[in-house]
Amino acid sequence: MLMMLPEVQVSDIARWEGQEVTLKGWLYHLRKKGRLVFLLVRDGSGTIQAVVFKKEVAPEVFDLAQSLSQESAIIVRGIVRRDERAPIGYEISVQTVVLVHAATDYPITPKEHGTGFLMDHRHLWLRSAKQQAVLRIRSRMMRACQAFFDDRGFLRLDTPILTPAACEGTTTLFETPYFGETAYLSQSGQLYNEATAMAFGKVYCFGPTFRAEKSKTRRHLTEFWMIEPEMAYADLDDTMDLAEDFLVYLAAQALEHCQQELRTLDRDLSKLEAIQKPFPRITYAEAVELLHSQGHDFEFGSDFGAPDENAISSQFHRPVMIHRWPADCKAFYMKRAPDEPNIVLGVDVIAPDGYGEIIGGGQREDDYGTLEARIEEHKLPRESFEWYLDLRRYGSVPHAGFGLGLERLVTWMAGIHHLRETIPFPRLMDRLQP
RNA sequence: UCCCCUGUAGCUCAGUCGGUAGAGCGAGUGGCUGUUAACCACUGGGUCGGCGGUUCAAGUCCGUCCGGGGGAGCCA
Repeated sequence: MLMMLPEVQVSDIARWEGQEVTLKGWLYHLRKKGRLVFLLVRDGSGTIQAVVFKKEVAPEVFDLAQSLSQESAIIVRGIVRRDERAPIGYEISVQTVVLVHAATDYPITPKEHGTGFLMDHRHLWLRSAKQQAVLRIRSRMMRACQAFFDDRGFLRLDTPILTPAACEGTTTLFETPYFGETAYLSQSGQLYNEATAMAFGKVYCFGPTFRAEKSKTRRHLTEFWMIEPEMAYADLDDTMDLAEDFLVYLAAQALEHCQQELRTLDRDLSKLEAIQKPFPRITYAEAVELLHSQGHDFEFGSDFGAPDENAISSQFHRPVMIHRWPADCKAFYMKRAPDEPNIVLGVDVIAPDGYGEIIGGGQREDDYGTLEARIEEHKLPRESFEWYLDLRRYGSVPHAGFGLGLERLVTWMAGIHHLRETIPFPRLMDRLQP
């Protein structure tokens, strides 16, 4: 008989007001009050309080309800009732409870826990309200990322994860044996994107990226997701325009679709509402001047560290675009400025409030001879880049693009402190488990 | 790789001057008809990270190894 009732989800419980329903889920929390038991039931779509009155149910049902342990799998049958006191506005008046599986000694209690403990129990931590909110935002942002580019005529063409050589030479790569050769896990899809862009015009890839750098900060994962658009017949300004539209769109999507989640996380919505065009665009030289004018000690020509980035971004309430960088601090494929040979047409987008670099990109070198010289300068294995040089042999055009780090985006949108919570199973320098 | 902090009950922590360990929460039992991290009472729960050293005596002091957290550099 139980199965004859409509099976409902907490997320659309309002539709079922006054009706008798079945809800399948897990016990998030339980509070007893004599002849009354409150079951907080989590079904993956949300959490609702189910109320069990002793006089309204069979004695064995009340005994069961009273003795349920945290995270036990249960099926609840009852009537959906509107209630002012409920956080989501509705409750279920329970008629029957079925125990599917009894959990014993669930390690994550409603009290405080340290990060190390929670990370060791990441597979269970995912069930907590805050983690659910963050990961729902992640899912929405992934969807929005794809929609944005799909709607603008970009073709999603994913690039390989197993690659024969370093894309950017400088960064450390993960190695893996490959039938007698060595393969490397991709640190960027960009070089391959340039090939598909020359074939399809506007493309993007979206997938995991690997960096074997020993970075131990709240902004680094060894495995993270990156979305990288690339456009043929485009320059630095086109890329900055695109990045700007993109971030404005993403913030709007978060505000439109993640209200509940952002509220769970106590996110200051005005911070997201402030992400509007135009973003300030300053050159590297202007950024250095800004640092100097604030009394910061900074040597022209080096890259900005986290404190420098924060000092710059704190001057603006919107993401700030820093463009035209010294060639020495950027990758070999960056296009040189026609007027200044030591400057490259790259751009970094720094998010406000210390969330740091969220986008990096720019225009690519499209001249065969110049690129060839750069490959030599950087002591890169020429053979591995022959195919890349081919793109400059056959119909080379100005082209540009960028990469956005998904986890950094979600950290920023959700307003949380550490990006390890924005991916279901984070891979960090010192953590491979679970 | 470097710098700082830390390791005591299932969890979060306290533990003074070196004298064999405590609290809150969780768990168990009982009570309570509106709780929101409920509350009240009782009960059980410890290789004080490992190894070595100093000492009559080490959670406490010293050495070393291991684990955890935070930060830097580099990057998205």
